[in-house]
Amino acid sequence: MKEELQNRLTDYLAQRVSITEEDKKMIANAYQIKKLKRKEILFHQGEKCVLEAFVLSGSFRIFYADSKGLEHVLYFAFPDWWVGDIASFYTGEPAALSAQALEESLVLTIDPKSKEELFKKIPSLERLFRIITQKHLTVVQKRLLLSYSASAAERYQELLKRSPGIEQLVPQHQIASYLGILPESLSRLKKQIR
Amino acid sequence: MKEELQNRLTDYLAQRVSITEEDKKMIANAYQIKKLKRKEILFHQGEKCVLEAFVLSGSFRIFYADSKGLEHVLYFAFPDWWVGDIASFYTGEPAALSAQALEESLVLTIDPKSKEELFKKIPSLERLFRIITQKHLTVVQKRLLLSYSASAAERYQELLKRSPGIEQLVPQHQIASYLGILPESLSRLKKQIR
DNA sequence: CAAAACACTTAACCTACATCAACGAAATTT
DNA sequence: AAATTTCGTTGATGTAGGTTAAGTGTTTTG
Repeated sequence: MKEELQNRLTDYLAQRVSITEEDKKMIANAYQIKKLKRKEILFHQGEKCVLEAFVLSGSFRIFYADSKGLEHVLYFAFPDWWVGDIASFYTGEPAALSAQALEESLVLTIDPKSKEELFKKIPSLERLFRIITQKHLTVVQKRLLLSYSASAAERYQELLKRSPGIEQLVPQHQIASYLGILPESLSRLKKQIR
Repeated sequence: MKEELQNRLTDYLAQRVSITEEDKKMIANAYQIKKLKRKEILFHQGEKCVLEAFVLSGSFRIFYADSKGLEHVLYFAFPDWWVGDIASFYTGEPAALSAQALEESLVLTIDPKSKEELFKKIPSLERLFRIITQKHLTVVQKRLLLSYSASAAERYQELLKRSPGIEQLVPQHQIASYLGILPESLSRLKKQIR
């Protein structure tokens, strides 16, 4: 059972980069299985984020609480996605973000030291994470530019196009938060589209 | 002269990661010096971006033109910064961004194949670029969240705090574009702050 | 299964920023 | 140094989305 779950990760990695059976064992040993209940917090804004998680099942919202306490969703994470606060994970500074399970979820987690060791032992892993990070960067850059150039309605349509089915997975007020608007505004906006 | 400029890059790299004299020669050979006049374009939205540039002197705006032709500044680049369209550089797809010199500028450029070769020969370089990309990602994430949670006035103050002196380097309407507002709005906003 | 918490909608009103237009001052180009 | 383009400011007016409040339906929890 436990092995089966860790195979999910090593399979994911093996599909993207060539790794030996030896590597797979090291990777499996470095990651811990963690189960979260609905609404449980994986890491908390303001505290050190000492884990990076690979989602096996379930879903998460990764969000930021502003100075007025309002929460803004940075992204949602589903199976095969990575969840973490990079800056905190690598530098030890307090996390700027929190992550919460939207439903009962299963993840594999690793701590910073173990990850450094993996990178040293398996250079192609470092390569893979460079590429993953680059992809994340281009996605966030596009969203930043869209937030400047497109209306909330356009960003909503964009989201539906890019993530069809998201409406079945995530409550509507979380989608509003992801779009950077209030639930009331999304509700109005949907009425106008109809 | 040419060597002196390439030392600027190898010094920058050597300060962040350990590289041999041998490595330095390979790196110097992989990069080309390029001089740009004021307003000259380094790469163009819609075309392949086949270069990544290290800024030696001068400054750049990296921007996106939306469907109405309005331009939005993603970031400014100054000496020791990197300029490029990552997605286009690594995948060959059309660039989502353009880069333009704001004044007479000097850069070192590399093409995708040469960079791949450098990564293969010098693994610690790949590590460095993973870390640089992570830093960029956290900066852009923060800006996306700020665009949701803070007013234009707050974002302006944030920019001044993070990049003091930017007002002397970049015309005000470019700063407005970076903040995601019109020049008229920035002008009014500054009046109110006084 | 009842009570409580949460999710979605609608409406009236408000505000930050966009839009359109005009003007003078700098900075570039010829 | 004249001509031209670019830059910053101000004013009048428009609008997307925020705010507040209320009502209903739906989940979750005890």
